Amino acid sequence: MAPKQKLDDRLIFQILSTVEEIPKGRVATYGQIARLIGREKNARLVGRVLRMSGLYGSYPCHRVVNHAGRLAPGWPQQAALLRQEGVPFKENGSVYLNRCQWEA
DNA sequence: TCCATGACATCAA
DNA sequence: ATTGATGCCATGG
Repeated sequence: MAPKQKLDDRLIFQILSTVEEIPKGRVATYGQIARLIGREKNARLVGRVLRMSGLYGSYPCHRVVNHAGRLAPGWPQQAALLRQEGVPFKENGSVYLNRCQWEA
């Protein structure tokens, strides 16, 4: 039947499934996830989906940061969650991607 | 329909 | 390393 998919439902499923596989103590970037689901250019959509991820269930969305290791704005709790998992932080509040980035 | 915004990424200077 | 410009896609006014 028609490939007239809703775009999101499938995207959401793929994104959340991927995020769910990020091991504890590691982090992934939006671009990395976008690439894993075959949409390298759609990194922003990953963020849009993660923002509502709470409405779909409990996912480790705190393990997703941007390519600079910077955390989500308006969500100071994220840092605490990551520290709790042993993720190394810089003084400026970013994480050391080179030390804790998830290798798919 | 057009324009502005956004939990982003990549490149040039 | 930092800043500014550009690309991408979906959403909201």
